[in-house]
Amino acid sequence: MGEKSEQKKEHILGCARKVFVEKGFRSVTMKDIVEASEISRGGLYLYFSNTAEIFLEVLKRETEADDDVFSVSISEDATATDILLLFFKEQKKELLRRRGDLSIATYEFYFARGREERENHLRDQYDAGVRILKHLIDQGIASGEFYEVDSSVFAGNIMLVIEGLKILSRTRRISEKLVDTQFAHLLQQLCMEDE
Amino acid sequence: MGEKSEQKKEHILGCARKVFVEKGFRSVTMKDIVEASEISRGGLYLYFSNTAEIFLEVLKRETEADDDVFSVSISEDATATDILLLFFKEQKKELLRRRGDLSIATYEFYFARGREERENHLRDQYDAGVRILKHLIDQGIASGEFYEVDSSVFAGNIMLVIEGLKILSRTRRISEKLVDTQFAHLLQQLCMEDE
Amino acid sequence: MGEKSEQKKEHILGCARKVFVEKGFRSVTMKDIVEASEISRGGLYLYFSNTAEIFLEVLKRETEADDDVFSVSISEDATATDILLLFFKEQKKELLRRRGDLSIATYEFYFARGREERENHLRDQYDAGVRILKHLIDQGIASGEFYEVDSSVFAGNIMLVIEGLKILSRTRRISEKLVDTQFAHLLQQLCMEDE
Amino acid sequence: MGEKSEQKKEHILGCARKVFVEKGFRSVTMKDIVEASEISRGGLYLYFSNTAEIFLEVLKRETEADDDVFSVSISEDATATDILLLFFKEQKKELLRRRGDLSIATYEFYFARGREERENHLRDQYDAGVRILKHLIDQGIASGEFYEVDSSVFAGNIMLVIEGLKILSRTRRISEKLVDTQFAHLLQQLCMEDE
DNA sequence: CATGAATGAGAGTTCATTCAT
DNA sequence: GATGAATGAACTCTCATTCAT
Repeated sequence: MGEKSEQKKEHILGCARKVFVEKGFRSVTMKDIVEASEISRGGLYLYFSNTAEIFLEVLKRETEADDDVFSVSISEDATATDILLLFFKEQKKELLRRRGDLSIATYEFYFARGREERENHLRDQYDAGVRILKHLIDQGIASGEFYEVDSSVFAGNIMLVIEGLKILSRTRRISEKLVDTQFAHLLQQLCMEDE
Repeated sequence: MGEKSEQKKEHILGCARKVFVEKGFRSVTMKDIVEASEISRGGLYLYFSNTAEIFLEVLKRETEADDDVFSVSISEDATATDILLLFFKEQKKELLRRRGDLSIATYEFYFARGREERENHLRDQYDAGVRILKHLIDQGIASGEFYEVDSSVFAGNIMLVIEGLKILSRTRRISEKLVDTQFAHLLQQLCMEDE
Repeated sequence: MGEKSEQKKEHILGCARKVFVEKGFRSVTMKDIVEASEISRGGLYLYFSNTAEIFLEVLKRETEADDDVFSVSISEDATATDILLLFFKEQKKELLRRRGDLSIATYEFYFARGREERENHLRDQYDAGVRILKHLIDQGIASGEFYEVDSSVFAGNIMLVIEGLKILSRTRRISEKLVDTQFAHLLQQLCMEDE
Repeated sequence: MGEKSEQKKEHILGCARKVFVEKGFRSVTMKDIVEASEISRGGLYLYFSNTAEIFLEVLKRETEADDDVFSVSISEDATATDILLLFFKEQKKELLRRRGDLSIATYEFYFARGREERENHLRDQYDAGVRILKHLIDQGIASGEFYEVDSSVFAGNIMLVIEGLKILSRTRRISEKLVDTQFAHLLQQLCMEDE
């Protein structure tokens, strides 16, 4: 039962995710999710009692998956510069993607809830990004690849630029060139020898 | 008549603004605005036919007011550095403000509409910011205050950081220190002699 | 004033007629007529207090105009057959006309009111038609053109067929051929020598 | 479930029919039907989404029932004249009925819709009447009961007279005598020996 | 556990009608 | 007389949520 239950829950979350990607958070109704998951109206309420609850679950799974992205496919002997370039490349791909992404829904969700919320994946994600970048920059400095910047501040700066680009990209069209230029700008301030 | 009509319209927009500040865009109903402006149900429809129309009008007035902010209270003999500092100070005030601001509503509005929208105040505001900053940086370089950076890229960079801070601040609490540190970081890259 | 007042009333009725032709009776609102006649909302109420009142006035003027149609352009020495043919020709034109006619509005009006109504233009028009046709048939019989039918019944029969065709034509498309065939059928029963 | 659902649907249609008989089509609101069927506001929308949809469904059931009328209670050895008389008797009953009939609603419905509508029960009913009458007249001619008229035209003629009487009866009061006289007139033209 | 019919609250919108100017 | 802004009633339609089966 617990087995089957769990399976059904996952099914609902999978379908709900599609709906959130499509419509953001605010305009999604329980009805939308019922229809998308082809489950009964009452059935859905057995597992979740509102869209916020569902969204948080979706987001949780999302974040778990995301963590991999960061660490994946980095060869043993990669330099800090290599990793940073890879990171920017990933980010660029994300930024230019037209669809299939939960960012708008996530923003809408946290706009709707207060800022005070204890659980805040948006914050967690940002903080995690800063932490990892700081570590990377420290490595780069240690290896002599990067200038001796304040790694904490610089990491924050990078994440803010990415955050800015993200909101821009969700709010209007942005050019690939803009992303390239800004990332190059960041690299230049950091790397002793730019690519 | 037109006089009085115009007055009433302004009254509605004023009340609607409060509602948008309070509740964002998506969850605001015509009824909310009717109640806030103490007007009759049908009365509102005499002036506006949906919340989007009202919001755009509110935003228009906002932007008009905003333009002043940039140009106001700059003394004749202010240096580029002075102006930049003033600009950061203004932005900081905005960023740390807890209430009374339309940014969440604006984001929600442009999330709800497509990215393709011709009229896009969010974009216009960003573009205007870049333009003005670029001009300022060029001046600073000419006067020898600033390093010879690519003014266009740097202006974009500043706006993106601000944009990033803005979304952070609307999405969780941010510390005054974060803003200070980041602005200092930007200044340091630009100004030959930091304060 | 009375002069000017009368003029304004006529103006309203003219505009209202167009609206009734366009939209029938039921769906016409005071607002429609206000807009069509470019008069003020309150102004309209000075002259009429609802659409039924307006429609009756429109209809009255219509009927007055219609009476002419019957008597118009009949030369002195026209035979009963000539006149009947002319009558059918007129009716055919009316029946096949696509637009510009009040019949639907009139039906809707009398559907909406009870059947008991004292004033009933639809009835008056039908009765007038019967009366005139009866007189014509009597003439035709007297002149030896027509068979000796019961003129009253036959006149009624003709008007009913026309009435039937009218409702058909307003309710679906009808072919010219149907009208021709039926009119020919009527003539054949009446005239000793068909055309 | 489907069972019960179907039952409820029938219940709604039954109540709706009463409303349409009472008020015609145009002035009937969803609310009227909600109240008549003592169902919840939202409940009605579970089954139908507007009055037109409901009306068409009512009409469909009506037409199905009507078909019987034509064919019912005709004994094996009935002559064409017998059947025609029976037909006229049925029609007369319909025409003189004061209440309980959908004709006004039906007219209003097809006035409101365009003439171009593919589905058109009014047309179908008329066409069916013509077809059946033509067949009957052919039989009568074959058996020597009727004159050798053009059965197609004559059938059309009968239906038009009935149509004319119908619209008259819905639009004002009509006398039983009028119906009798007109039907007698039709019979006289057709039957070699009138009753 | 699961279903989906049923409910009712509430948003949107349109108009007839009034009334101060 | 004339205007048109303002009101509020009435209707349409959609959903979250419940509950009998």
